[in-house]
Formats: sequence, C-alpha cells, structure tokens
Amino acid sequence: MSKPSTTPARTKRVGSQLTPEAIIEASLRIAARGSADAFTVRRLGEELGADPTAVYRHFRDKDELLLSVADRTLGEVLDSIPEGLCWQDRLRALAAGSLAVALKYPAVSSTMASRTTRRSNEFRVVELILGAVTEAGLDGVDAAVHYRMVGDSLLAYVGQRAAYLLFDPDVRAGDESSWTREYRLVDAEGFPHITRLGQELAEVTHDQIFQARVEALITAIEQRARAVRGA
Amino acid sequence: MSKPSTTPARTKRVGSQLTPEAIIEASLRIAARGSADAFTVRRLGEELGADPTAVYRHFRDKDELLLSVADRTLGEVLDSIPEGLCWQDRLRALAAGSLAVALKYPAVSSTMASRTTRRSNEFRVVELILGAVTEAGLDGVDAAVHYRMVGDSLLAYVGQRAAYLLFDPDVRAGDESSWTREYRLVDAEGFPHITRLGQELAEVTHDQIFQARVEALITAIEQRARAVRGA
DNA sequence: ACCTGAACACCGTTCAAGT
DNA sequence: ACCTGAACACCGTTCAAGT
Repeated sequence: MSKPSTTPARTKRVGSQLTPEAIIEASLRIAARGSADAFTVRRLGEELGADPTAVYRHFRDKDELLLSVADRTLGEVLDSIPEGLCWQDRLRALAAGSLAVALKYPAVSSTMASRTTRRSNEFRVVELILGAVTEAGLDGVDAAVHYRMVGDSLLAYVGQRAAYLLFDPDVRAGDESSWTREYRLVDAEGFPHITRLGQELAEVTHDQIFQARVEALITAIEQRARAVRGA
Repeated sequence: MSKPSTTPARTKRVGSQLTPEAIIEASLRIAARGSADAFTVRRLGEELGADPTAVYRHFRDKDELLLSVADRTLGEVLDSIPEGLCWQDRLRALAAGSLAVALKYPAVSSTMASRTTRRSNEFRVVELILGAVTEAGLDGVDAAVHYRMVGDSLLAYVGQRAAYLLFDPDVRAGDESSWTREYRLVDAEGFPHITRLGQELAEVTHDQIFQARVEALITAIEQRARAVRGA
C-alpha cells in the first residue's frame, strides 16, 4: 500500500487476498476454540484482519459458509477411518471419528445436527454408510431407512454433545450436578427406581452412553438383515 | 388506574398481575406458533401486555424460564401415555408423545435437546423409563446406562426434528430437495450405492426413520436383558 | 472486482426511576 | 414489591461509498 511492488499479483495490501479457502480455515480456527470464542461474523472478520462484512463477497450468508465449513470437518472424519475394516467396525470408527471432530469444532457440529451439507465429503460419508448396510445384507428401502437411521442418529448424538460443550459454565454445572443433587432428593415412595439407582445414575459416563447408542444402531441393522435373510 | 376500586387486591391495572404461571402459559402460546413467531423476551412482553423486562421479576433469566416451560411440556407428554401397557409399548408411547409435543412447541424442544429440567415432570419421565428397563430385566449399571441411552436419544431425536421445523423455509427447501437434486447428480463410478439407491433415499419418510430409531432402542434393551439372563 | 464502514433491525439483560 | 423504559453490549445483514 505504501511502496510499489514489482510483482503486481501479490501486493502488500494485507487482508485483501481473501478467498473462500482462507475464510473456511479462519472459521475452523475460531470453532476449534470452543466456548472460549463465539463463532460470529464479526469475530471472523477479526481473525481474517478484514472488515466483517467482507465475508459476504465470498459466501451468500453465514449459513452457506457454515455448510462449507461443516463439509470440511467431514473430511477430517473420513480421514480418521482406517481401511479394511468389517462393516460394523467401519460404523464404529465413523461414530468415534464424528464425535471426536464434533468435540473439536463444537460450534459447527451443534448447528449442523439437523442439516445436510449437500457437498462432496457428505457424499462420501453417505456412500460409506450405504456400503456398510449393504455389506450387512440390506437393500432397497431397508438400506435407505437404515442409512437414514444411522446418519440422523450420529448427527443428533454428536450435535447434542457439542451443544452441551458450548453452554455457559454455570448452566453446565447445574445440569451436570442434577444426578447428585435434585435426583437424590426425590421422594422414595413416588420414585422407587430413581431412589434405588441413584448411585449408578450419577456414575454413568458419556462414553458408556455413546457406546450403547452406537451398538444399538449396529444391532438393529444386524437384526433386520437376519429377518430379511430368513424371509 | 383511573378510578378507585373498592377491592384493593384486584385493581384495574391490567398487566400488573404477572405470575410465573401466566408467563409460562404465554411462553407456550408463543412456542406453539412455531416458526411464525420467534420465542423472544420482547415477544413474550407483547403477549403478556407488559414490558418485556418485567419477566425478570419472576425468572432469573431466559434459561430458567425455558426450563420451567419445558417441564410443563413434559407434563403433556406424560398425560398422553395410556395405563396398562407392556414396557415396550410404554416406551413407544413415550417416543410418540415426545415427538408430538416437540413438534407442537418446537422452540422449546430444539433448545432442550442437551438439557435437563431437573423439575418434577422430568422426574416422572425418568421413573417411567427406569421402570421400563427394570421390567425388561435390567438392573444396576445396565439399567442406568440403558435409561440414559433412551432418554438422551429421545431428546436428541425430537430436538433434531423440532430444530428442522424452525429453519427458514428456503433453508429447509434446500435441505429437503437434496435427495432429488445433488444426490441424483453424483458420479455413478465413485458413488455406486448412492446411485443405485437414489430413488429409495428420496422416498424415505421421517416417520419410517423415527420408527427405526425407536425400535433400535427397544431391541438393544431386549438384547442386553437376554445377555444378562443368559449369564 | 473487492473491501469498508455506517446503518438497520434485531437479540438478552441491567439498572435507575417510577408507582 | 413490582413494573417501566432507557440503555448496553451484542447479533446477522444491507448498501452506498470508496479503491
């Protein structure tokens, strides 16, 4: 800006070389900070060293940006899945990878729980799940319904965990302590099961629950495949 | 306000008889309008015929109000469950009722997907699910984990559907048409499963998916109970 | 062609002032 | 004791103006 450059393609004007790619990467950097930094257009402008509204030259709105960012995170999920696994382990790896990436970029995952990116990495995830249910022995409507069961469930699961991560610390503390506070004070006559299982309820871990949810999906596919084979 | 009243306990001053109950009911009325009316404090003030900030005399913040409102909607869910069902049908009725109420008050359900109300109706729902898994034959850690699997899954499911209902119509239209547009245009070489199942994927209904998800939960409980009984 | 910055129409919440 | 209303610190987005 102050002194002329001999290479006109790359001037000194910092912040003017905004690209969709650079915006997506800045978004990922902000999202990775979790609850420490809200994922807002203004924050994105700061991160890019540009005016916040400059983003609107490259994406129609925040939603379209989010879809692109989300599809990039799906790429990270795919990269985390090893080759040569049986279909059950492929789904387990997909679930574990989805959760890991969701907890890495909670702001992205929490807002994508009911969405489709309709972009290339999502196509690959869909193909992966369809391949798994096909290998399990499902086809046609069965394959489609069970794919949607797995896909929607995984999005909902990891979105739920991600959203939880973004709550105010005191909100989270209140929810977290409920099993050792409110639920320990219920009337034993009216709530015998809660009373009897109070200790176990307080000690259940997120990982135990997640694993139970994932195994339920796999079991459902196996069971449907067995029914179809039998008929 | 203009003329004196002989019953001092009930003056003409409309809007001054604000109670937690009245605020919760106004909240439910707004939430029931779905995407037509955002659930904001300002809108709540309008509905009550009072200044928006008057709500803060009765609830610490919007989150605490939301917890109370959500617990009221759980009451509606409980009222919809008939007596005398086997545990499987009790869980099916709970799932169906939760979905119906979530779609009736989407703004409440979508924000509660990762929360606990820690209030009386939630205790009753927890007791109901614990009763079901106990009747199925689970106890201790198994009962606790499978309760959480069911509870968290239901919250995530119905929250996902509710959130979808609140999106801008054009956002929803874009997501909805993806199976008949973007997914129909994928490369047949690279995505053979998507190509083969394109028709079926486009025709899957929300209800088919929801039913598959609910049955997966029931099957998982049955399977665990069988394993425990066998051991 | 792209970036800037004021501006608009919103949010939840606080607080001094009223009654 | 409760309600009011101005005000604060935020949002996403638009648009005329710059370069």
